Order: sequence, then structure tokens, then C-alpha cells
Amino acid sequence: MPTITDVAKHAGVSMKTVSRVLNREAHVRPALRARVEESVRALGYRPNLAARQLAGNRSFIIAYPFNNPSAAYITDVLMGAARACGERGYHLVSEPIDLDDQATQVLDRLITTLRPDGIMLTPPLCDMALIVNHIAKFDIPLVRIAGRPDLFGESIIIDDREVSEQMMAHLISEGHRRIGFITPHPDHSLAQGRYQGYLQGLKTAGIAVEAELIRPGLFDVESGADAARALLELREPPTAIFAANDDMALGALQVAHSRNLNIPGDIAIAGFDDSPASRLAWPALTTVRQPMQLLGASAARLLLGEELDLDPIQYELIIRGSTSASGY
Amino acid sequence: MPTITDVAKHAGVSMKTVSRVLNREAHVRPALRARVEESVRALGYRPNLAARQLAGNRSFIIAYPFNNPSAAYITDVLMGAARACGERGYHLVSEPIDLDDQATQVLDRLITTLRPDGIMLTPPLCDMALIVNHIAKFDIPLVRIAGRPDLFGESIIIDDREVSEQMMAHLISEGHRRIGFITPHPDHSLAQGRYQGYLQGLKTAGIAVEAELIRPGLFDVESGADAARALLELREPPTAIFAANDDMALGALQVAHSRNLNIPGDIAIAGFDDSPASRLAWPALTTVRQPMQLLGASAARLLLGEELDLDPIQYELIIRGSTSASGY
DNA sequence: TTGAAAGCGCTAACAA
DNA sequence: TTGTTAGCGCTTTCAA
Repeated sequence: MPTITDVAKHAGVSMKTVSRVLNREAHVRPALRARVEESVRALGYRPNLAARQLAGNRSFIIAYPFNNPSAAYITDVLMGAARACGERGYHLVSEPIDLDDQATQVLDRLITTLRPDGIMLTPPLCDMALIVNHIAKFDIPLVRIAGRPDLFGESIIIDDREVSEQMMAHLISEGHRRIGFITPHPDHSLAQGRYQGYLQGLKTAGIAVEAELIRPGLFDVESGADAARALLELREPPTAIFAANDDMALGALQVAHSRNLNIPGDIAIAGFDDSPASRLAWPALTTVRQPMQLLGASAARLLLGEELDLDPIQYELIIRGSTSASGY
Repeated sequence: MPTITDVAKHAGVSMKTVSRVLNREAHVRPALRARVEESVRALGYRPNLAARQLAGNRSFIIAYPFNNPSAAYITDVLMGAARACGERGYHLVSEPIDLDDQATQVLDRLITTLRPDGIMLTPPLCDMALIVNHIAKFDIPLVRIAGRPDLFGESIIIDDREVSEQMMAHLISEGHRRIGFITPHPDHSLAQGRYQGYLQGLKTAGIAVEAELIRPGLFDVESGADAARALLELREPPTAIFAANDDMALGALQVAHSRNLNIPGDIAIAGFDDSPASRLAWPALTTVRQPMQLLGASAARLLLGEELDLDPIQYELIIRGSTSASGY
């Protein structure tokens, strides 16, 4: 493997000049820069990460400790972030964190041995004060995706409310007036926007809020199924159920099937996340697609010091057969 | 951050002795060893990875380049491997590889800048000669999970056949004689065992193989749906369909639902993988659980030079409602 | 069994 | 704008 010294010799310049070219520093004459670049190519030179880390006191590593609520969510974020890192000469190291007493120890090890230049976090970790405060101690840049803004680090705030309102508008346009809602996990602070959107959607349509139509959820299948059972057993059951995530919606779907209800004829069901399972359900689930790869990439870019215009973070309402006979 | 020099001073020994203790080398007197360990604890010393890499010419990194056929599969492997790495002072770097013309370039960058001490691969990458041969050039230890044994690197061979036979035995015990099969993706060499198991299962039960009951699959929902349609339109359709993976089985399930068939009464459906969606389907899908976390951990341990007894790699037949009224 | 010295490949600080 | 020098924190080699 050629080293920076080899390149310097080949190009007839000093090591430092090569270093400057590699690091895209200013103050290098174009002619020299070109010569160095040519030598790099000719020799197939690749900088040694370890040496750069040691000398430069940066690791070129972004860490993504995650806890696994949903595999698809994680891999999407990871893929977006890893690509953004790769394009900028960085690497992404992702490590699973169990939510037990050892969580901070694993974090410690990750941080102190790898010395990442930045850390990114997604729910649920990004809303856990224990985790976030622990990271804060190390004074490493932190970006949290969809986390509450009152903790250490930068938050990529997303607005679940508006698209949730759109979902309500869709359901209402399908003729529903009694719409049940299964709430987000209480610890997932930004997801509360989905609830706000539900309320706002009713309000816009001039439909009164009915407490009995709102049931607590914990983002898992079981709580969705429980909530659906309760809703369907009401004296006057809803004709549609909007669950704050797909897993709960799929739980509701199972309950509906088990009662031989016709979907969406007897009961329409909608979720949130566009999980792989939502596509594979029968009928396929109406849901909301979040741009997780984009969010992952944005988090990485923020950590690498880029300015972002986060305006175009687009949610997408995906209408499928579970709420609409004309859906696919 | 304390360095190894600080520890040496604190313990009153040389740097080299501290190094020896940290690396668990022989030839250190227990008394000294204890003294050093005490100092390490007292100072909260953590070795600097970059320095170790540079001096020692090992990176303490295992790379896991993946292509994403299924998020759950990837994260399971990743979690298993990352934990195994962590326990041994290693780190796992996973990077998505697109199957385009740049695949080898991304690999190159990963290998030459990170210099991983080992690489692990899962399907489909582990069966792609282009990828594997490229890695072979670098002379880095490679472990492939569920890959064909004729390429570079060590393979963790898994036997899909036996559990597939068990699946057939289950279906036959439920009274089925005409059982349709949707084949594995032809490029996934080890998964062909699922097909062999199907054939063997028929043979054991003394049921003749019928070509019309065997349909080609590509591991995606669409091919599963297509195959199911073809099967259901036979003059004498099967009473059960065994798909070589869950996605295809879920495609078949959708087709069955769209024809208002009763499941499992009119048609029983079984898959393979125990994907999250298989649990969430209605009825929940009978399938096979593979120990992906264990396989991920095994791959990492192999790369780190441990001897493994891979006997206890256990498949599990998961019987659910899609094949059995008494399933859950 | 322990220690001293050299050096891994790069960048920071400074000098020219 | 370019080059020189020192040194990042550890392991290797070799000597004691």
C-alpha cells in the first residue's frame, strides 16, 4: 500500500502539500494540486484512516447507536446516513444498544475507543434523557432525528401533524364521521403530532371529539389489537380507525379479520410509517411514508457541518385498500 | 483522556508492560498484571483505537457490507455480530452496497481506508462472484453466511432441507396431499435446500411429484402472487402452498384473500424466514425461524479466530394460523 | 519477565 | 504558497 510519502515523492512535493490536497485545504496552486491528484491516481493511494485519526484528532467516524423498534426504520436511516458519510470520506458505525443497565457502558466504550466525530440518534434513544445526557458529557456533536428539542444536541424536527390532518381529510372524504384513534407511545414526543393532526382534522371537518373513540397505544401490535377491540365493542363503534403507527394498525386489522369484518366496508383502518408489513397486509394498509433515508442522510450531513435546508422533508400519504376500495 | 503513559506511571511500570496486560499477552507476573489493571480502572483508561491500529497494523474492525433484501434479516445479523465484536474489543462497520457498477468501488474504499481485520457477507452478496473475488484480492479473512461453498472465504453452511421436510410433514399431517411449491431465488444457492426438502417430504409421504405444482419464485411478493395465481387456476388446484420465503407466501396470501378463499380451510399457506410481516399477517403465517443473530455472532467469532461448534444452529418451525386452525 | 527505543502514516504548528 | 519538524498513542523489536 502506497503511503503519503510515496505520493509526495512521485509528485515531487512535500508530504504536507499532499496532505493539503487530500484535505481540500485552500492555498494550493492548481498546477500542484493537479500534479498531486495525478500521482494519487497513478499510485492508487488511499489514506490510512488510523494515521489520520491519530495525527489529526478526528476519527472520520459517525456513530449511530440504535435500539431496534423496527428493523426497516433502522436500516433506512442507516443506509441514508452511510451513503452521505461515504461520499464525504466518513464511515458510519452502528451499534445496537440494549435498554438495560449496561446501555451507558456500551455507549461509553463506543465513544471512548472510537472517538466518533459525531453521533446520531433516532427514537426511542433520542428521547431518553439518560442516554442523551450521557453523550452530552463527552462534548461530541449530536444530532437527534425526530427527538424532542429540549435535550442536548441538534434535533431534526419533523412535523407529523400536517400529514396526519391529511390522513383525516382522506378518511372524512371517504364518508367517515366516527373515526377512532389509537395514540402514539407517550414517550415518543414528536409523534404526538399525529394525535394533534387527528384532533385538528376533526375540528376542520366540524366533527366533535369523542373521548371514547380515543384509545391509548404503545406502538406495538398488542396495544393496537386491544384498542381496536375496545373500539369495536362500543355501543356505536367507529367506521374507521386511525392508528398512530403501522404495527398498531396491523393489530387492529387482525382483530377486524378475526371478527369477519369487511375492510374497508365495515371498518376502515389506517396506520403510519409505511412499514414493509403494511404493504404486505391484506388489504394493504393506508399509511404515511416518512423519508427515513433522507433524514438519515440529513443527520449525517448536519454532523459533518453542512448547512441544510430541511424544507423539502416530504411526507407522503399512501392510500391503499384498507381505507379505500379504489386503493391498491 | 488518560493515555497508556499515564497508566504506566500510575502503576510504576513501563508502557510495554501495560500494553502486554491490555493485549492479554503471556509473560506478565500476576502481581504486576493486577497492579496495571488496578491503575487502568483507577484512571478510567481506554485505549485509543487509532493508535493501536497504526502501531499494531490491525484495525479491530469487522466490516459487514450488505445489500438490503430484507431489513429484519440485516439488523438481526448486524445485532448478533455487533455484540460479539463488542465483547471482544472489536467494532462492526456495516455499509450498504448497491448492486450497480459502483459496487466494487464502494467495497474498495471500505477495505483500503478502514483496513478491516475481517469481512462478513450474507445473501445475496455472499453468492456474487464479482463481490467475493474482489474481496479475495485483498487477502482479508472472509466469512460468508449461507453462501455457496465454492467461493473464496469460509462459509457458514446452513441446512434448509431438514426443516423444510418438517414443514412438509406438518402440512401432510394437516391432511394435505396436493401441495404447491414456490421455488427459491435461483441465485441463492443454499436456499435450494428448501426445494429439496419439499421433494423429500413428498417422497417420504409417498406422494408423487407433480410438475404443475412447482412454480418459479424470485423471493419477492410479486413472483409469489403470480405463482399463487397460476396454482389456484389449475384444474385441480393444491390445498396448500409452501413458498420458499415469507414475502412470496404473503403475496400468495394476498391472492387468496382477493379471491375470498378461506385460509387455511380452502388453501393453507406457509413461508420461510419468520419475517416481522409474517407475524402481522392475517392469518399469521406458518413459517421457519432462522437464528440470524446467532449466525451473525458466529461469523464475527470465526473472523476473530475462535473455534466454533456450529452444531446447535437451530431452525424452528413456527406453526401459525395460515396452515392450522389450532395455530395462533 | 521487563524495559528502552524506534516508528506506524499522517497532520499541526511553525518557518521559509 | 510551500516545506520542515515534531509528535499523536500505541506496538514492535530487541536488549537487559
